[in-house]
Amino acid sequence: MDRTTGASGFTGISGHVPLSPPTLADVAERAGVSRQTVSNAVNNPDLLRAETLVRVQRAIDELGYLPNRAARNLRTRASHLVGLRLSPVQEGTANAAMDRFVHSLVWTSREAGYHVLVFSGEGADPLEGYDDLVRSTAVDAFIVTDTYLGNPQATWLRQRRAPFVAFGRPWDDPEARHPWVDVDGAAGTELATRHLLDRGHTRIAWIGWRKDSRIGEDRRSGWSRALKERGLSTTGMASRVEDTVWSGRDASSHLLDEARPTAFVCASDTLAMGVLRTLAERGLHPGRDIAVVGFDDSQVAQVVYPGLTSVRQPLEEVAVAVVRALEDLLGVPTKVADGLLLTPDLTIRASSGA
Amino acid sequence: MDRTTGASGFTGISGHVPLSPPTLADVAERAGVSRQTVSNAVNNPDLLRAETLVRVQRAIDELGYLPNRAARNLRTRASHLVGLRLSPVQEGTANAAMDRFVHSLVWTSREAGYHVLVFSGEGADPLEGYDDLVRSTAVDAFIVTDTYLGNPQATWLRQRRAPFVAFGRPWDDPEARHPWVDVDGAAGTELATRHLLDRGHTRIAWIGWRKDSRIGEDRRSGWSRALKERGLSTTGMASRVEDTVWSGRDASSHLLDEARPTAFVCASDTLAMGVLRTLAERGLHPGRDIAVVGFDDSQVAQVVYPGLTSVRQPLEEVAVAVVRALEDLLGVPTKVADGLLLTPDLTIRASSGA
DNA sequence: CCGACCCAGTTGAACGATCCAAGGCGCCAG
DNA sequence: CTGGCGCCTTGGATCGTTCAACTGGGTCGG
Repeated sequence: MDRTTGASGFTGISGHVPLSPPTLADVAERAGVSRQTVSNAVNNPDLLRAETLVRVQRAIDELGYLPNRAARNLRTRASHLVGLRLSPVQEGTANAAMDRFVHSLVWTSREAGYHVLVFSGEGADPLEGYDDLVRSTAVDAFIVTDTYLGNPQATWLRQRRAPFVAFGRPWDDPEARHPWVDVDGAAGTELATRHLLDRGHTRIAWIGWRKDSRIGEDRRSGWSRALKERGLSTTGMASRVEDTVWSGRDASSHLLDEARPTAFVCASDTLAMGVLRTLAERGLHPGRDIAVVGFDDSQVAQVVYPGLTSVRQPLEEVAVAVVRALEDLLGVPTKVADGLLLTPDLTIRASSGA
Repeated sequence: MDRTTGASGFTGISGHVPLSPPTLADVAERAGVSRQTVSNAVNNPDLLRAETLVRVQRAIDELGYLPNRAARNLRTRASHLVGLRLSPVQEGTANAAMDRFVHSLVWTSREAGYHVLVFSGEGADPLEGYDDLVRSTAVDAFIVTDTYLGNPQATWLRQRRAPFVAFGRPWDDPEARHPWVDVDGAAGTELATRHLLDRGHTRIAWIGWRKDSRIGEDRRSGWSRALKERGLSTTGMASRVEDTVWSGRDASSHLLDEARPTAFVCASDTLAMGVLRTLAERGLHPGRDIAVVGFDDSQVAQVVYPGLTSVRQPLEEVAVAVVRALEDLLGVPTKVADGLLLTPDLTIRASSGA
């Protein structure tokens, strides 16, 4: 043990900083015990006599010791890292969910002892990026966010035996056995529609996504359920378009002319912004003349005039549930539920009536 | 070499997936060479005869071998990970720069062989989070984004000898020796102001941040420089407030009453949204009656009616420069410039005149 | 009195890649 | 024949941690 560095303290207290951080052996030497005992002090404190534990702990504090990740990872065959693929930035949309989710996830993961490694799959192949990480054992598991539309990620990851938790239901595969967490979009739009019904609206239109979007159809079902519940018809009141401001503008413009709704429920804030644009062009005032509700409670909804009522996903709760599923997957098999569906709420602003 | 796993192929081609990925030794055996040769094939290909290289390469491909990160990290004392602290999500603002920057950074880093580890410093102490990562040698370097207002991160990291690159100038410390990349905010607002001057405006107001914000004052200087260049006065034309929509609303309302500007340049899109609110409340039309320019080209600017002209930071270029500085810092000391200042451009939309 | 068992530690061997030194072997030039 | 060079092998050490096996003493039941 003739390491020439590290024994002189690693914290900022002493005058100089040594080249390399202290190791288990340094701590052991200082505490007068063996390496293994120090290791136990860190990982299985109850194996030590109280007195010894104190002595080791003091040595740890004095040296500012923290286990070297690489060494620990090598031995335990785990990195305590979870991979999260960032979906491409959509310019010109109001998408804000990802941002909030990432923050919540990072925060929650840290509590559980995990760090988040982000990577991107911008290129053509959505699987690009996963491969390297799996094969080089860089992450312990993945968080997968886009499970809709027959997304191949889930299948691919299962084949590779790569553990993962999904934010999003396995729409296409009821046999799926992986853990997932999702938000009940239908409940959200139902909430929104009821809110408008309670305010006296009876002609409430829907602007959503293309029919092959499972999420879009789910959200749409909440709107139609709420209307039918009150014996109101939905025919001619729905439009399904791309998720852009201009699509929302055109769709709302058509609906206003044809179906004469007094309120709009939209599958996204982006589409709702399109509705607001139509209203502005026609000199109509959102909230007073026509009510509008969006989905996701994005920054746009928060700052736009006069404030956009929007369905807000409980992303903090999602993150907590995802991390819990992760711990279950990687640690002891407590085996909680396979899937968990959370309920969103509604942030009410002036666009649905002041 | 009696590993019972790994020799049967790791890719999804064969029927079953072995429990552990192939190692150097597996590849060596299959290619009929020694471990050392495989290692050389991966790290110093030019040491091998072309023919041998091909053989080893084929074995690598067939087994789907990738070096185990933990083992490599342990030996080379590097993780090929860079840490990025996410700044807290600001609800109710239009902040979008971080999001775009993260994406660009992740993308660029990957090209350079680095992955991005995100962590959060939500708590009271902005240094929280850094400490663990430094001491457990989890990351090779940091990307620091908030270097303004006497932020302690830079100083702290330097003391710990933790390599880092800053996105943002070391405003308070001209002696700083760390590499940094920044965007010339003043050039941006000058561009915006000139754009308005060219459109015939002469009474152009400024809404910015508190005086102790170095970034805010920098952006302000671009506005005043452009005005003075044309012999126009700035007195009574500026307001300095918090970065919220409501502050922007109040400030613009006051300025409209007192100074009668025909255009506004703002330090952020959030403030610009406040101006749009004032205009809406007064029945004024942005772009036709009063021109407005924001800063950051956020999603809000892109989707709001009738479209918000905004200064756009070249975050992709920033990311490229940051990663280059990183490589310089961690690899061979090519030693490019210490600091680099990039110029933003202006995304013109209807709010500054259709 | 003997074997089983617990306690509180210690010791040696992995984990998988990298790095280094020494050496083998075939081949060509001097 | 010798020396040198190109290309590869061999053996070993190393990074810092954790795991499995073991030690030496004490206690307990039969």
